[in-house]
Amino acid sequence: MISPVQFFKCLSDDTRLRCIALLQKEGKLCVCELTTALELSQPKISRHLASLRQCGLLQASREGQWVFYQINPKLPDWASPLLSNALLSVELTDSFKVDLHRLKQMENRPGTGLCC
Amino acid sequence: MISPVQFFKCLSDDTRLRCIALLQKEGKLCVCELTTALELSQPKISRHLASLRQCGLLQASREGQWVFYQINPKLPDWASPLLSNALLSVELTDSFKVDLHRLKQMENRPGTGLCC
DNA sequence: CATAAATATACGGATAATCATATATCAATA
DNA sequence: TATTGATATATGATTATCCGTATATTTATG
Repeated sequence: MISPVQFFKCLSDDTRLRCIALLQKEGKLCVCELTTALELSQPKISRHLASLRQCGLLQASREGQWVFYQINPKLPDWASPLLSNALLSVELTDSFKVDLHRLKQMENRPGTGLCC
Repeated sequence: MISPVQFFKCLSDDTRLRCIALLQKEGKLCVCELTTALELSQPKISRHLASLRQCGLLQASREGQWVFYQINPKLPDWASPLLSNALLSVELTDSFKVDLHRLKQMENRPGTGLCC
């Protein structure tokens, strides 16, 4: 089970925090959506998502060629309100607004019925 | 003004988190109280307190030979509820309980009327 | 089965964090 | 002013973190 320090370590990197905030806001996102939204390299995003999954903060599920990430629904009781409050703080930042905008603008997003 | 990432960086170290939790719980504590409570070296405690002060998370005030630290009362609006939730999570840990116990047991604490 | 798209991992290198130890600063007091 | 207690800082070494690049893996599809 994740400890408070480990939990805060997860939130203490810009890339990870932006991913977590988007996931908290949007529910489920695949790697390519996060890559587009944050305008960062795919390996960089993948690496951070992997570390967040190993900490137990995120959950991954493959759907065809895509891997979707979401906040782990079985977090300890103290963690969920912390994540909610963290989201509130990140939502105020410019970079979050830009990330969210780029996500909404993204074309050919998987899971939107455009594929298959 | 402190950013969310910077804020979480402050909480992402064991020593800093334990100091912050004690300060959040007790209000004002001097360096020697924290040193005793956490059973760590004085320079280590001082270094972490200095970094937390530079981030704007803590405030320092000298009273005679002692320097008392407390949570900065002028934190941004989003930060205070985050700190409260952080405290709730840390209070559950064994190390926090031990720290608090050692603090309560400490003799000759300054500011208790025993000195001067 | 060959290819392409999506994702994950491995490898070095660069930067940052942390620490123990020694020493400096500051305030009180003899 | 010399000393003591409390706190801060400097130094060098160690370790952890983060990154770009290259490559491997997995899945779908022609």
